[in-house]
Amino acid sequence: MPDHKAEKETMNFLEEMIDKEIHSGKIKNESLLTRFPPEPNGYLHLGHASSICLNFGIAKRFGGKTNLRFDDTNPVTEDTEYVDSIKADIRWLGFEWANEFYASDYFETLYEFAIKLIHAGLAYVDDSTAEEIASMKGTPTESGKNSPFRNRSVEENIQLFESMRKGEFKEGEKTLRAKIDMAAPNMHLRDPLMYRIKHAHHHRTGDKWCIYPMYDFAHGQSDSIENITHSICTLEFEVHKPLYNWFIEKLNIYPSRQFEFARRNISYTVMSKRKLLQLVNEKIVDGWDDPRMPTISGVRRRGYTPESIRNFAEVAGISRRENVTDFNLLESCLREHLNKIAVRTMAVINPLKVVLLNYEEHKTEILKAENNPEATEKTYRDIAFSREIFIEQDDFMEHASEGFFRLSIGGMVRLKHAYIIKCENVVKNSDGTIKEIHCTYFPESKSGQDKSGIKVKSVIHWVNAANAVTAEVRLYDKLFTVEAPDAQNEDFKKFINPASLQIFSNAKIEPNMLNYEKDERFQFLRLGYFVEDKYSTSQKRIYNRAVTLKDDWVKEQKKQHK
RNA sequence: UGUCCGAUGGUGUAAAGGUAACACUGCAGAUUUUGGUUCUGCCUUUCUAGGUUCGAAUCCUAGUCGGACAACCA
Repeated sequence: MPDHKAEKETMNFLEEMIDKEIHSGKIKNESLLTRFPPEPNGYLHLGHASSICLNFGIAKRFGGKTNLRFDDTNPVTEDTEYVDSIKADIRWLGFEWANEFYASDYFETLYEFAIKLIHAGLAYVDDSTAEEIASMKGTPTESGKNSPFRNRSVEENIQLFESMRKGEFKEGEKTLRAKIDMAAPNMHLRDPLMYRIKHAHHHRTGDKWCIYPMYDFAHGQSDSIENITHSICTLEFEVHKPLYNWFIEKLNIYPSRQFEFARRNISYTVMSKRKLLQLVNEKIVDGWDDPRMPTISGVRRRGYTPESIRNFAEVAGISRRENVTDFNLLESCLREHLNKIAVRTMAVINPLKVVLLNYEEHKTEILKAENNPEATEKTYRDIAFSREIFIEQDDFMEHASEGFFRLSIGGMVRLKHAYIIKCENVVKNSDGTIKEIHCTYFPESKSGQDKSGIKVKSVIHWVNAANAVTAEVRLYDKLFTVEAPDAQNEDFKKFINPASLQIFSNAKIEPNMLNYEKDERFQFLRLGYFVEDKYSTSQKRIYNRAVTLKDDWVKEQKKQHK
């Protein structure tokens, strides 16, 4: 299917720059190569989705390619579980990489690069402890001090570095550092660490290595090895750029170039792997794919579509300024897509039994219901109608308040696809709660052939009692109660919304819904868009609400309560 | 009191020295057998001060405010 959004007319600042480079002949379309470089230590989130859309989008737009490269240089935190989830998420978003690489593929080359720098007198083995190195580093406003080991001979450095590789030292005992300038105003140039000792098992290289390169000594060189033309990363790496370029220059290897953009933040959520991991580990949510999580697997389980997320990335755009994008924009993108594709069905979350006093007992008639009024080709389904039905508790008030258009004693509403009914009286339990309501229906008001002449203010959804299927429905709200949980001075977990999940286990749904595939998107009429949860079974159906419908009545009520 | 980066409606982004616009949000209305969709209208914008120019959101200078950088993380 053609992606209409691909033909957008404006370019973001990176696309504009690349467009110029192509027009000036600086680079060729087919050599344009970007990369998406996740570290396999967590699940991808919506910020990564933006980056994925950016990197793959640029390559696609200009006829280039994109590599997937796992930045797996820290064996302590990384795992294949994450590798698998990351690949699944990228594919689900609709992208396919040209090559799948790992920074660990380059460990041998990187080691040779290090030897080369030692020979050039540009790297040395340091015996200082982590604390000593930190204290000699100085501060942003004070220059650092040279390490006492800075002037070891090339031979000694080579021999020591080889011993490091052989595992002759304990963790933390020695490091390899670049010899640059301890007085550099940019802290990253003050003899940055290139290698550290870690006697740890790596998810790919196993126990082959006990020294691992640092990000700065792995990332740029990996880009260079792959001939990446544009290495796009987030703003916090900007200060690393001089170092990125320094290694490439001193090693005299392919000059990949780094460009930065501002990470995507979204209101009412957090977008840091560390914090998301905390929510998972402390069981505040049901794993990385909890439908309230801003992870790709979370929004997928919630019912988001890849199209809606790609569109969100497109509409939100990119820039170099700090931002907090309105959560509404995300939901708006979802609604826009789901409105087009979702199958309309009727489901009642909080059932209230209605008995139609003047409807013949044991009679069932079959009504026709449109599956999607937005579809160009209309399709219909059959639904049963009889004397006893369920309506939503919220659609009934004994005495209507101002602005309440739904059912109340003596009032009338239309049942969608069916008849107009009038509420005659309420039957209560001994404790005063409502047991059921008694109504009458108007036989001549049948949907599509209404001759009753009655005008009602409202149409409500319902489910036929006799063949209704009981299901569980899960409604979600924002995970946090404040716009920027990150930006508060207190622990972000203090702002968790205690009502972010509501479970309704006695919902009634149309039996028709059992005929659809598991990833079908539904619109429960007037309630929102839903998808089956991963735990849903044929014995127990579970539906997640992806997003509500826009609801002016809810808005009105909120205003009245203020 | 170092280096670097940034500043356009409530939010996110456009406008390549020539009428500040688009989307989301909000508000008002029309249509509607979903209080949905659709449609119409409205609210609201270039951080400050100088300078260059016929003309500045855009270029220059200074200031203000915000962010990043002192992990053997990426």
